[in-house]
Amino acid sequence: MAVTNAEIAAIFNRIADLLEIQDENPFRVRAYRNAAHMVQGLSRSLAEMVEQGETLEALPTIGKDLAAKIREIAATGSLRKLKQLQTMVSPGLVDLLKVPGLGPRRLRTLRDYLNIQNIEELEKAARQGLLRQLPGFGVKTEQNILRELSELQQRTRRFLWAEVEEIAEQLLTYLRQLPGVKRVEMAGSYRRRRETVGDLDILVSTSRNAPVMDAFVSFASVERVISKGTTRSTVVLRTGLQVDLRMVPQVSFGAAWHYFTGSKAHNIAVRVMGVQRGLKVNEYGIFDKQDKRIAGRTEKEIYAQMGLQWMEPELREQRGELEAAAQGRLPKLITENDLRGDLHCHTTTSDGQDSLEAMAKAAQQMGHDYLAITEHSQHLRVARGLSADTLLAHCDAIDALNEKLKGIRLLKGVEVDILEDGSLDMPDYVLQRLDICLGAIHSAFGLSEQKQTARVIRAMDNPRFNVLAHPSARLIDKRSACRLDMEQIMDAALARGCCLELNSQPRRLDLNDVHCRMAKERGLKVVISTDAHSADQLGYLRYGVAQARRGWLEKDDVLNSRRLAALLKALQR
DNA sequence: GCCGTTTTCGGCCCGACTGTTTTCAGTCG
Repeated sequence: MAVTNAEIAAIFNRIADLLEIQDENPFRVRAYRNAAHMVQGLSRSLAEMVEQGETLEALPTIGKDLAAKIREIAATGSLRKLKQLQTMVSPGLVDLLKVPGLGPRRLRTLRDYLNIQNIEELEKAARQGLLRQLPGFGVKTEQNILRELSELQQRTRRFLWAEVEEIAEQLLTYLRQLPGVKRVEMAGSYRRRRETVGDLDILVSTSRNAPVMDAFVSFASVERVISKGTTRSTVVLRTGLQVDLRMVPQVSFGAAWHYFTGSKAHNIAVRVMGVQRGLKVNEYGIFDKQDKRIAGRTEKEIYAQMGLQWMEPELREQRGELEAAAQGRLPKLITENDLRGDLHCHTTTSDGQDSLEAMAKAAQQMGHDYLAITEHSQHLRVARGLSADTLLAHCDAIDALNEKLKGIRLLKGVEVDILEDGSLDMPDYVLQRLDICLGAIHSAFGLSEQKQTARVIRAMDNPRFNVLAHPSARLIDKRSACRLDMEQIMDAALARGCCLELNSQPRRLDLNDVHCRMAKERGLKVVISTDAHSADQLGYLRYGVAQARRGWLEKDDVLNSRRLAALLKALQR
């Protein structure tokens, strides 16, 4: 089976961990991490590039050595270099890197003085008070390690973007009303709209010495203060979410906002561009040889110094956005306003919580031109899926309601189960009556890549099939993506006039950003839908739009940016 | 281990905070 890019990235990251523990040249370690990061964001399969004899060395961060390693992984599924390193470092030691406060130096001290090889041994030694005697350690470090160990699971957890949205807004409101505060903004992965965030980064600038830090650490939801300084403080909220706050002078706000928005890889690339121009770039601004600040008040100034257009935070992942900006070819990212309707939702007739009428009314209030009603099919018992007859009756109800509605059109649809053999869980004579047919995998998630891919393509062979809903079937942090050859599926969809959905449910966000980009590059249209199970959830569209933006999608890449007539035409295969 | 408008060798982003030191190393972002 073809090796995935994610597997290759995982191998490179593991090698970087092992090299780091061994006190290897830190730049060599970084080379592996850079390569892993690049591979993760690549919208083409490396295994396939190897198979077609393409030169991997043309990829950024990949030189002769790493190209050979990728070829070895593609051919054998593993890497001798990794196996060899694994014999030199005990596997438990790598886990210790996950303990906040423990880096490679302290790890080696632990191993060399106390022969500590894993988390259990570390905890035992800390309880016995052995760590405080080690060079560079003390009583406080020992206590910190013990506390981190007890909170390890919670602290390493990432949160869904949507889970932290409310507290992020509360923090902004709280900080903005403090006296002397000029400006407060979110930065970090939250601003870049990553599907999950590890912490919140907040920037504040004040007009005078306002006691913002004191106010911040006494915010109601704060459970513990990790650090508190004059320019930076870190707290942990009761939910386990870490929040960093930075104070920056207004003259540096743009530089700081850019810097703390990241991504890290994007920042490093920008700093390297600065170095090439003889400039120093940091969170306080851009400085020339005489250490004179020549930019920093706005992000636009920062990019302009590098000869670049300002770019949306969602693009800043070091996936070609700097090159695109240099050429003036940045995408004009889609916005929620570009969408004219929603093509996936449920009502009380299957497993939704609101009636047909309520859903229609809510969609109309959102300004939608159309809303597709797409109940489950009968194979999905837990969701009270509809039989052929019930769906036909439901169609009658939709037709009747459409007669009464003004300003919005309900589309008759279905979210039909793709059965294990690739057939659809609804007879063709029923599908024929519908405006739109979504197909989805809700069972047999564990098939081999070959079988799963064939299953989906066979489903798309049915000429009534329009949209592959939540294509990978993943649930973030709950269920991994099905093994699918996504490139093959996209090519098949394109050939058959089908689309792929970007499902906006916060735990799905499926397609992911890399897959959106992959679709765009092929000219395959994407549908951004909510899969709403209540009227409130129709608002989830904003999460899907954010993910689409991370995947560089523009208005024309998205099918439901079209008016009703054009949409209906496109649904005729 | 990568990379090149100063380079095929010698660089590789940079600052804040903590804790352990008594001027700085380690870690983090």
